[in-house]
Amino acid sequence: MKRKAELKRQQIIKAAYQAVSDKGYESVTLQDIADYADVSKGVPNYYFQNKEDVLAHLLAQITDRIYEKEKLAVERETTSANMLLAYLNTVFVGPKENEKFYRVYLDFLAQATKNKRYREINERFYQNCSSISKVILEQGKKEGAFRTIDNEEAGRTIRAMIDGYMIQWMMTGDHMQHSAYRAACYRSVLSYIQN
Amino acid sequence: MKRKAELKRQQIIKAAYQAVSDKGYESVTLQDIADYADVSKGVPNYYFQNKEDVLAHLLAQITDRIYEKEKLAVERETTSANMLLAYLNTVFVGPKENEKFYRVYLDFLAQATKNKRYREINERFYQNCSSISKVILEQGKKEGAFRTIDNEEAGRTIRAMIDGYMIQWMMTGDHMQHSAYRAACYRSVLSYIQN
Amino acid sequence: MKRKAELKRQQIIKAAYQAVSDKGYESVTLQDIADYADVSKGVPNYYFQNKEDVLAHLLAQITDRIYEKEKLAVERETTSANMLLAYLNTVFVGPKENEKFYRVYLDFLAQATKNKRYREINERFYQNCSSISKVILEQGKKEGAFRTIDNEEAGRTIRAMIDGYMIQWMMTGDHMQHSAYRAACYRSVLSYIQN
Amino acid sequence: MKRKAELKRQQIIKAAYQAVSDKGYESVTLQDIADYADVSKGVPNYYFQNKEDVLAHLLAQITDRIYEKEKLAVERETTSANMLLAYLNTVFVGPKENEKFYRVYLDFLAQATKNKRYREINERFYQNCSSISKVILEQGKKEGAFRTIDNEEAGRTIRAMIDGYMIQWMMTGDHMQHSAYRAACYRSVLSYIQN
DNA sequence: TATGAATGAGCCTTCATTCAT
DNA sequence: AATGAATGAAGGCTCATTCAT
Repeated sequence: MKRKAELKRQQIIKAAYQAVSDKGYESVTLQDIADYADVSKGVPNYYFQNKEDVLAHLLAQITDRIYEKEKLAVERETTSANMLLAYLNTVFVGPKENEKFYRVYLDFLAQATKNKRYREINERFYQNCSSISKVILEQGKKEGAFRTIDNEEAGRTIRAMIDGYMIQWMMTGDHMQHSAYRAACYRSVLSYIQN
Repeated sequence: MKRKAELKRQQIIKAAYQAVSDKGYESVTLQDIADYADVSKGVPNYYFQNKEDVLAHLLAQITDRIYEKEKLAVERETTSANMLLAYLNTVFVGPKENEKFYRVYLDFLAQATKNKRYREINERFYQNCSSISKVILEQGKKEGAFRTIDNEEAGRTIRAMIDGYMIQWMMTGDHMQHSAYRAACYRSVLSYIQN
Repeated sequence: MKRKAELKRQQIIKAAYQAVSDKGYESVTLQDIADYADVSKGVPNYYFQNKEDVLAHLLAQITDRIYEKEKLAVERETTSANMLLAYLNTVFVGPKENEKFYRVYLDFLAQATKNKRYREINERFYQNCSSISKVILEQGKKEGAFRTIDNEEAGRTIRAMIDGYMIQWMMTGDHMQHSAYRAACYRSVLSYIQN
Repeated sequence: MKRKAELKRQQIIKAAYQAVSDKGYESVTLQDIADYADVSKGVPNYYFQNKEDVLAHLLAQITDRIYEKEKLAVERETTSANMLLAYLNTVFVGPKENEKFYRVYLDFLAQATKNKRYREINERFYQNCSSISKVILEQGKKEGAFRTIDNEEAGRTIRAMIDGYMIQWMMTGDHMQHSAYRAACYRSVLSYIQN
């Protein structure tokens, strides 16, 4: 049955997520992934072409899931202020989740400089993030809360602030400072887009 | 003689820079580094404790050098506007240099999430970047060109924008767009710090 | 029902023949064989003890079939000259078939040096070939066309010439030269057995 | 020093010869070869590009050495009869050596059907064997001992007889019959080339 | 000071075989 | 009777590190 195979693939990707987060993109072995998934060594190779294939699916999945969550969170709000808050609260969801994701995401960004497939997956993520920003910005302009601004460029700037702040937070290695970085990022975005 | 040894270490670090930029942090081998340095295989191990030691010295050196250049460029200017321009022009020095540096730097950031030594080296880099931002911001406030703003936080925000924009540029894989990203980053920083 | 099982075994052996010819004795996998037979992966293991068992049956079958054909061809003729011609024309049946067979047969000969079962199967093939030669030689002697000669030894010599020439033809890798090698082999055999 | 490296390569090739003879071309592992050479696992890969490279050098070496020996043996004789005897005595040097060589050689012939590099090495061997036959045949014709015959074709026929007989002897698996097969091969060649 | 031969751990991958369904 | 998921052993290869020279 197809369904069962899909479940297995999910199980392996989930295990790979944890494994890469713990050990790093290049350090992680297929044995690690198999161990985390509680399956035997050959299984990841049975469900995926090779190691890179596992990891590419992992990248695609986590970026997609993050986008879905962010989109949902923003759609629930009506005012631009709440939308932005919801967006950043979803991005900065919590120290544990953020650490896990950004450990993996940073690894992928580093790899992406030499790997076209990863760049393409990331490109889609960027597009999705941009579409979220656009919704917020349009609403803000409609309300007169935000200054006139190019959606494209503002989307990039917001993305830059988020990634930049998140990296800086990661480099502190301190979970306690998570909320402070979230707040600072929020203030900075607001300063940037407000009139 | 100490001097000669130091020269050799420099030679190896320089070779490592090129090697890591070409092959990536995890893919690079000591053999690669030795080849780029035109020395025999045992030399890197002779002058450094091990592979990681070579790479840590590399990270420390390139971040230091970048800071020196940026500092110098900003010090040459007198107005906040020119200072900021000089800063960003030095950061976005050119597609070739930026690609080389950010390939390596991204690799290090990815590693740093699991390597304290790298985090510490990066922390010093952050401090240095912050000190540059501070000089510019103070001057801008003195001129009344910038709004009242927390230096610490603004420094982080500027750093975030720089890294964030640079990563996005890297992901395009397109050297031609370098100046467009530099300009966008400049506009964004300005929007953020101006009143 | 027994009959159905036998058909399935035939199907698998036939597929194995093509598979081994294409991929080589050691490179071929049970998955390959299953694919060529258009059955699922477990089937070869279901109808045969293991991989070697499949291949041993394959060797037995192809050598038997070749013998049958050669025997039939020779029996159709009445003069020793025609018999020999018929024999060699059947052996050198054509570049495509010969390549397919000798690829597999050479693999088996190579294996046979370490595998008794294969040696035994080949021994039977040798006996059969010898019996064909014997028929031709006896007829030739009766006609006074061939010199007095030990059937046993002449049979071996003819077999040696056939295999030897076929190997040399295989090593040319050139289908076009097939008929030249057949002619040369024929001339050589004739020179050897004629007075 | 270059000399030492060459000795090491010889040591590995020699070990590979024994290993392939014992285990077979495809079954043999680099670990086997390392073990036979009494070196560590990585050494064969240090001195050769990969496994195939080791084996190709092995094939080239053993065929070259055999040719040298045969050539030398034939050159020592003056009459065509003695030359032929010397040739075949050198070819059928003894059961132990012949078994070792033909186990490996048969493996290579089997591989050669799919491997161009092996075919080329074997082609050179064929050329060399042909040149030996030519010397003998010319001498025989000069003496009037052999019939008029095409050197090229006769060379192929002799090679075919040698390989064919040797294979048949190998298939007996019986060292005792070695001299009988040698004698039979000699008689057959003689019958073929004599008037 | 420098070399590069040698080591051996560890990785990815393949694949025969088993077995629950 | 047949499937194909799962296992795990084994192989080729890479490479950091060591060490005799």
